[in-house]
Amino acid sequence: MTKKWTPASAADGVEQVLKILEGKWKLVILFHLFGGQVKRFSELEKAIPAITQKMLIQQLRQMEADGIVTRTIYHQVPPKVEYRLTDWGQELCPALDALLKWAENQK
Amino acid sequence: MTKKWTPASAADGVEQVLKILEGKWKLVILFHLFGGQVKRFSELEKAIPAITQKMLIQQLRQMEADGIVTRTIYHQVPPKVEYRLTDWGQELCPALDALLKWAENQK
DNA sequence: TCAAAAACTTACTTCAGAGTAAGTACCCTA
DNA sequence: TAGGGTACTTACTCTGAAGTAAGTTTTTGA
Repeated sequence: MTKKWTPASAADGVEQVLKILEGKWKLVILFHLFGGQVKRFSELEKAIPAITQKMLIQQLRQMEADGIVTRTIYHQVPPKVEYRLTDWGQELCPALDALLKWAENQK
Repeated sequence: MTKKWTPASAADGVEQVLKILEGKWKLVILFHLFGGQVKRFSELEKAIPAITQKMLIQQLRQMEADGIVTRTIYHQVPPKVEYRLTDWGQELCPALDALLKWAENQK
């Protein structure tokens, strides 16, 4: 059974999703974690050289709050924190693929 | 044959798409035009009461520049301008549906 | 005892996108 | 000749996301 959408409610629904993806760095982070990859804070820093620590944390925290990323803290001598996608976060992959395919289809 | 994506290039590709959808009103306009609907400027104004004329034009012009909307001008006594989606614009619909379905799937 | 590594936090500035409000061009009708 | 409808422009202000740069905590090993 599919929901009934009005133009306004559909737009609103998509906008909720876009809010999760917005933010200059979320997509890059996302694609670094797709496929079940697990990364530490410092690994993400290295993988995305242009990002500042403030931005990296800010985006990760928002993604965590949105339920697409989980944080695992290891109480160690030099601290260690790992980030990975939630199951729901992983499922974003095909939806984003659909957007990429649409873009390739431009005439 | 599918393109090979790096985290950076995939993120960039999706970002190009998001740029097309961003802008506070583009989605609402989009959903008002999905399904082959044709609307005049004043009809869109009425359909989206909160939008200002400036914003409506601004967004429509950007969507036109992005190739998802076409403008048809009728040189009439009181001017008449119609907006409709391009074929490519229509094809966005299933991709946005994928996002909506993903959102519904939240646990 | 002092530096070093990792994961943050805090304070400040900058700028583009959005909002507000008003004005313009065109031609017809009364 | 004055007003009205349609589709725009223009000039200004405001706000929030992003950038810069520096500081904080914790414990170990030299």
